[in-house]
Amino acid sequence: MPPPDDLPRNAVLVLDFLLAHGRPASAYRILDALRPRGIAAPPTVYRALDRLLARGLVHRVESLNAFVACARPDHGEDNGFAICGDCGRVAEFSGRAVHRALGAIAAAQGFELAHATIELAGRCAACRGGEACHG
Amino acid sequence: MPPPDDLPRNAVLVLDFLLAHGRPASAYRILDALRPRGIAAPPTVYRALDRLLARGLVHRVESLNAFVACARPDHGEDNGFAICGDCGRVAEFSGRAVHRALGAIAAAQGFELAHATIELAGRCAACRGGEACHG
DNA sequence: CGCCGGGGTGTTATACCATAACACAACCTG
DNA sequence: CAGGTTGTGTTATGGTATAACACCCCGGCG
Repeated sequence: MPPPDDLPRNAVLVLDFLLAHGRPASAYRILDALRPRGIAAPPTVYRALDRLLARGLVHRVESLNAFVACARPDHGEDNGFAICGDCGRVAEFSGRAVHRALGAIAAAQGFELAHATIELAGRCAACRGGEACHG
Repeated sequence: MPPPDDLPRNAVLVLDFLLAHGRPASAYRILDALRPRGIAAPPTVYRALDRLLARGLVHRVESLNAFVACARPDHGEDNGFAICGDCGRVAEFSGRAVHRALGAIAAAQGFELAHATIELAGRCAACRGGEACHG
């Protein structure tokens, strides 16, 4: 397991941006945001993202082709995301019950499970309740 | 609910290809395969896929950016996929237990669940057991 | 018939997502 | 210093998806 904190400069820039952003961003969105900070081309962003993904500090949201800072202190793997179609925010959950069920399904088929992607689309509580949410 | 069978020509071509293919294919892979049958440009393929997705005859595999013919006679929604990294085949499962768990998680957060994406990566039983599988 | 409308299609162009390949600098180590 | 490793910059390219517009066919209807 890698040490928690000796990230290269670019990885820090990307992570800080994603944390401040508070929701998923595409690699090119990140690139645009960090151009003023000296990042000029896609590979730079993808390399930083690769590091962060490897440490579990960032997750990829497959259904958006986007990336989001990990929101869970324990940095568990195979977490799930509830993605609000209104405000674009995602809530990350660990869903052990889900993984138990998935493990059973996989085992029943003789499938060797390496990684699970779980993404829920819908509307978050804030967007269901009021209006002020697109901030 | 739309009637089961009055698909336009191109949708039939795409669906037949996916059924024969037996595993996920990207839109451009489909395009290449159907060029001899008169399909020449991406929008034609995507339009056909849109129809098929709307009827549940085809599913999108988010983690592969690819499409696969529905393998379940009941055409249930929110099915899950077990994707073999070796042979590229996917097994589709309904996973009601998983959906019950997901529904509970969503409800606990006040999240209005519209659609669930569940994709498992790993190795299928055939690829774990023997060698002959990449056919 | 002439007109219109809608669905399906074809075509071009473009936007967005991701990586290959190569060059360079900084650093550590023997 | 030579050689390796790591991070970086840069150019070019490949893969995924859609916008915008033109066309045809066919059916309804005055």
